[in-house]
Amino acid sequence: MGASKSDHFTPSQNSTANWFKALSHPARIAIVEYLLKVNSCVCGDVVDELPLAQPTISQHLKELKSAGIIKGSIAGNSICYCLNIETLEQIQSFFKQIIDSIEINKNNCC
Amino acid sequence: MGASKSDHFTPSQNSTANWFKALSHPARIAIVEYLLKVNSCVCGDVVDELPLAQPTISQHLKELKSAGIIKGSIAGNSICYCLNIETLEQIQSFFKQIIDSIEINKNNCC
DNA sequence: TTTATATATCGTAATATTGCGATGTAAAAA
DNA sequence: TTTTTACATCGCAATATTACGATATATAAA
Repeated sequence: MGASKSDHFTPSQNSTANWFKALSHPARIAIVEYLLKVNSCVCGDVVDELPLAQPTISQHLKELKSAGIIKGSIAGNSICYCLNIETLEQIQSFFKQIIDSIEINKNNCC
Repeated sequence: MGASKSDHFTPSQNSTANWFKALSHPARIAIVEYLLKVNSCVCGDVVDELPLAQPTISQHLKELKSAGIIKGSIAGNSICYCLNIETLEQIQSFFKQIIDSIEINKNNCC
């Protein structure tokens, strides 16, 4: 058969996995780090920063945006992208819950 | 052509992306959440918890393990799995750096 | 209006992931 | 030793992702 089967998991599990899917490609990590480095919204110059063609970058940006990792708004001729802190905080809180829960109950044997 | 091109990105970007690739499937999120719920090392009963066949689970566990998200140790006939807190803390710190950096410089326009 | 610039979308080839039956392996139980 | 139990690996089919040339779209500049 193959792939997906997302109906067998909870909506929460699916959407959590989607966050990570958006971050699972080095080009998209590079985009996130670039947005962080330039420390402001970026109008298109991501294409000059990465060794990928314009349609490919556009596709990666679209995936980051639809996962809520970045926001984009039209600025005249171009588009302004920046990190979406709300989502990043949600992801961080996912890890915080896990880590806190592990530390509270030190039952680990490995 | 398609896929990969990981040589065009830094080792750091690639290994960060690998963490998230390991977490990018709902079955693997379900495994992580199950390990958290049972709050101890688990000797194999993940198969009974998920709607997937044994070889599939075995594959998912392998991916989580090779990304360092979980640890596994041989316990006689079976294998003991538990979360790897070190890696989870590293991932959390990746987000902490991003969030702190955004909050320090509120140049965002979106 | 015409042309340039910026970005998105389409179509398609290459590649990677996913799922699982069948089978292998190795320790435990009988 | 034989059988059972627990898990891993192989091999393959189905599906998803990735990359990019070609092309569409839409605003800005000339």
